[in-house]
Amino acid sequence: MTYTIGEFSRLINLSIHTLRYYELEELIAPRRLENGRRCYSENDLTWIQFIRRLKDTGMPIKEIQKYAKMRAIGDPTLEGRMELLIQHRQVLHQEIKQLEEHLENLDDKIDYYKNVIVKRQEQN
Amino acid sequence: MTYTIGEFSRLINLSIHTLRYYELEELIAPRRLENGRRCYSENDLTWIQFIRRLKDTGMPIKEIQKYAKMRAIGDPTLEGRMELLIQHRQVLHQEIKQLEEHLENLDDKIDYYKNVIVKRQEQN
DNA sequence: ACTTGACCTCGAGTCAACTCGAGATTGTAC
DNA sequence: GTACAATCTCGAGTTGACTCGAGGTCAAGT
Repeated sequence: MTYTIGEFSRLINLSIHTLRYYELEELIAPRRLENGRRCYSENDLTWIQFIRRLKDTGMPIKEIQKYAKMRAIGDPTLEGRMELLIQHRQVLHQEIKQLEEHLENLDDKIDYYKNVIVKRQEQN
Repeated sequence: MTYTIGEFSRLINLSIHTLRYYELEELIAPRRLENGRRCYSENDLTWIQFIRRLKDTGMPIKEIQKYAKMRAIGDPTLEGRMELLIQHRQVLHQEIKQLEEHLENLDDKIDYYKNVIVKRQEQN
């Protein structure tokens, strides 16, 4: 199964413009038909879904690009790619911890507001 | 205790430029001395620390600005501010959940790499 | 009196990540 | 055979959040 850019765009919910931009940034390299049009494969599909994951976890495009370049080379870069993921995992883990802390803090603040509001209502 | 912009900048580890930018964006409004210089108070200190928390949890400046404006009005906006925080709490909570899912997925991928690498070494 | 350092304003520059639009081409549908 | 929809490239514009620099003020130290 292959897809035109329009189909692919709808499928993964990224704009056509964004897809072309990702290609320019060397994140993805779809095959081309004889007439020059992009032709995305199932492989491209799983790959872009992974790119999304990386993006959603805050990895900048330049970093994803590094990964993509290694991936394009293939087997000999397995270790390198794993390394990169392990590092990213570390960062992500820290980030989650930080966010959990912030969430708690936010909860405290909300509780404080609740108290003030309740007390104010008791006054009337 | 009050601080000049330089002192304050060092204290909270934000550049002087950034502090002035935050002021321009109406996040913070330090007192001014007769000569026009900024004069930050303890109150400003706790406030900017809270701003940081909001920023670190991904709240955009425009949103923080709303909060700041309500805060400046004072008491009658308590409910509004609480609302805003509750909403943000919700978003943050979802985000953390998403990130945890991504983390798991990343772990799987790393495991997969490990396996491939081990198998490859067994071959030799 | 004069240099120095911290401060001021205001306008412009930067960076990442898109986002848009003009102008050309191409494949299908009437 | 022509309209139209989808595609192409390339260059420019946008947004958010800073970041920088020029040119000026002002108080303290020598």
